[in-house]
Amino acid sequence: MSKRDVILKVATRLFAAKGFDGTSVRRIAEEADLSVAGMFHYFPSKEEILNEIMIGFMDEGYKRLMEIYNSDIGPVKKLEEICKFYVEHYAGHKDQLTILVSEGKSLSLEHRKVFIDKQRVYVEALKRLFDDLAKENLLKPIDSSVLAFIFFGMVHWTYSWYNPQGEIGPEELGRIFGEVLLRGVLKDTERSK
Amino acid sequence: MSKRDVILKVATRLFAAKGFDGTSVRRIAEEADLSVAGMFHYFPSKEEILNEIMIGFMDEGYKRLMEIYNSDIGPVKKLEEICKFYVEHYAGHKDQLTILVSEGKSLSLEHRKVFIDKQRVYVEALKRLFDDLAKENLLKPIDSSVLAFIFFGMVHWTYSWYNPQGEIGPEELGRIFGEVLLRGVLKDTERSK
DNA sequence: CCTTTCATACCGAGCGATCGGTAGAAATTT
DNA sequence: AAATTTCTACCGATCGCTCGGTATGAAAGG
Repeated sequence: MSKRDVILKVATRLFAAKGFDGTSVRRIAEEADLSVAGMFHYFPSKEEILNEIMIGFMDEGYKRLMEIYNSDIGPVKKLEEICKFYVEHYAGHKDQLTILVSEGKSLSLEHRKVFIDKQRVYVEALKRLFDDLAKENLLKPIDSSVLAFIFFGMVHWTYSWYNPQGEIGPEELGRIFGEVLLRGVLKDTERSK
Repeated sequence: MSKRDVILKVATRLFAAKGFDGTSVRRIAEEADLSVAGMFHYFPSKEEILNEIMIGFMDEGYKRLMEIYNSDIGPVKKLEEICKFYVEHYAGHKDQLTILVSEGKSLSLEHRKVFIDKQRVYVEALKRLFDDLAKENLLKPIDSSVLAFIFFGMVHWTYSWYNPQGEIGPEELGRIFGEVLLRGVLKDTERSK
């Protein structure tokens, strides 16, 4: 593992635990076994470290999202697969998820522009999927943006409570999310009431 | 409005926009039209301001949650009412919601204990409601904790996207949340497939 | 009625610590 | 020898917070 990657790894852990503003460059350098100046040899600024963490993680997720979206399965199945993927992906990268959710405000103006645009593209992709469902006349008449945000709410919020080592494994949780989103919490016999 | 309340109001706006660590006491004092020392006349520390904002907001919400929970309506209706209340409540207090979601980590150890305990009580209340639904045999066999967190995910996440002045009003959004949570996004005719 | 007392509400100045970041050189690798 | 990596030493700025006060007005005593 390169020194650069060590810095990213350490910073990811610290940013998630204490926040960007609550983490000093001295602490990052210390835990990466470097002097402060040594650390700044690899990154031009503290903010650039944050940016690289966030952009890298988003791009990773988007790539897989598109793979699922472009695969040759029905839209309902796609949504189920996407639920599963995100729960598993985020469960395996809790620190990155925490940073993604909490530290957008710490990015510089330019980086934040890119960040927000990537978020927008994410939401667009989900909206498109819901629009596909609507085209096949499977969907209730609900605004697809709202549906996309409901999805992201459910999934992103796992950062605050979910323990993948607990009773409910990531795959199981992904299945539950898909089920609740598609068909709700009520039993079949009660749905139409 | 007392000077104390002005400080709380200013701090709420700043903490939500820049984060606790990203907001200086100088800035709070300046915007509250006070010297730094003058501000510390009303609060023993910066952290105490944050604590008061968070605790106050949580207690307010919990009070109303219990009113609905203890009211004399069926559990399905209760859940619908709770969805509506929270969306409206949070839509009217976006800064407080942002702080609640983002700044738990900035509390002192003692305050954080209380904060986490209040969160636990919130989740317990929602779990109880889902357990009530299960007792009436209305619910799919899904862990009630997971359902509570799905609810909070949907609702809390509004902090990141929802504009109450937009096309979809708070009451409408609350209704959508209730519908999706209870019955899912699929049309009735497609549910059992 | 007038004065003394006393608590509340503030403020200017500045404390020690820490912040993000850098200059310049030594050490190491190629 | 050249390039890369890493260091020590330090910068100016800002951090949260506190000190020793002052202004004001209400209560208490004469």
